[in-house]
Amino acid sequence: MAVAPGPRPEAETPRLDPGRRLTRQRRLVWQTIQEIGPHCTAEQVTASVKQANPRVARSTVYRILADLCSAGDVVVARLDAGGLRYELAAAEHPHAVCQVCGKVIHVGDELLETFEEHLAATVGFRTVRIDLTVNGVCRDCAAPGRRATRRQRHDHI
Amino acid sequence: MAVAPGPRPEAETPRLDPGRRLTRQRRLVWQTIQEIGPHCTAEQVTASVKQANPRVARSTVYRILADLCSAGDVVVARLDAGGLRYELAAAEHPHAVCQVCGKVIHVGDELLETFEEHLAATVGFRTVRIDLTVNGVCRDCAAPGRRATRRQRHDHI
DNA sequence: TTAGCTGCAAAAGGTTTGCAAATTA
DNA sequence: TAATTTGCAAACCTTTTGCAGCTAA
Repeated sequence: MAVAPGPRPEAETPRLDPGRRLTRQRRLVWQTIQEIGPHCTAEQVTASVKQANPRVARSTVYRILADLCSAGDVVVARLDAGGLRYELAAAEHPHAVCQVCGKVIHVGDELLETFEEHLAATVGFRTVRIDLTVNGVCRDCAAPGRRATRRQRHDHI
Repeated sequence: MAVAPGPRPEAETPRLDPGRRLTRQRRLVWQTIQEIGPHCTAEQVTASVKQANPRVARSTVYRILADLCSAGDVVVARLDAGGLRYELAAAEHPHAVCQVCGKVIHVGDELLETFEEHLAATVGFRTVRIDLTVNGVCRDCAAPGRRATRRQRHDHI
């Protein structure tokens, strides 16, 4: 398995693995991910792409997302039990997910480097990417008098 | 949504939410999770349970796992694109997943508290549980001359 | 006795795949 | 032109649900 190179700044066109072609659909998916922003689902991407061109198939979007990931331009996160979340590798960051309303908050990643160093030193593990999700309750939902507005499918987490 | 109480040391029988019954199946699933050890899939649990009693249904195992989670005895992790992983809350810890061979390594959680404090102070987020997965390459697979032996379904992660 | 649990079978939801036709380099 | 990509539809896999019969308290 090829371990993808590190993130790079946002670009006009996606990076391509050798022999790969830059098609209309690929360009469209790439733009869409930049527009929607971080932690979007495949479903969201597909919907936006179909607005621009209804003939693009869902499976095509999935295939392109997989390619973008393997090229290292996009990364996947598993925030909740719904679909996988995609984001530009350049925009990657830890997430905090509210268990009550489902809101996703971005959090800093200052502490992660320490973790990597620790792992390399103790078990010789080479870190490629750290996936950190904080589950809890956001300020709004913790406020007195507030009620839940959305429950997640796997609310037993 | 009920936010479950914190973990407790390994016990003979699972904790039950009020009004819940301790059935043969529940006891069996509970024992099985302790035997298999951390980050087991629902499928693994079901297979082991069926060895002891082939009549136990898959759906029953899922329902019991959900109950154990809601009681706070078991927690879920999303390590890879296969099924969810379950483990005793008492055994919870961050994971490092090797992208080449799929092996899971346990890592310490010394750094996580700092993260919680930071989040509470900056955005008022109350942390219930931190889900930390490190993706990378383990010492064995990084060794020169080694080849991949297993690819994950979503190997583009 | 009776609310809660189980087994079965079928549905749901997200993702992947096979294949012929279209398209890019 | 030749190899890659696409669109479509169907398959897949994990998890959930409906319901009638069973069972722990």
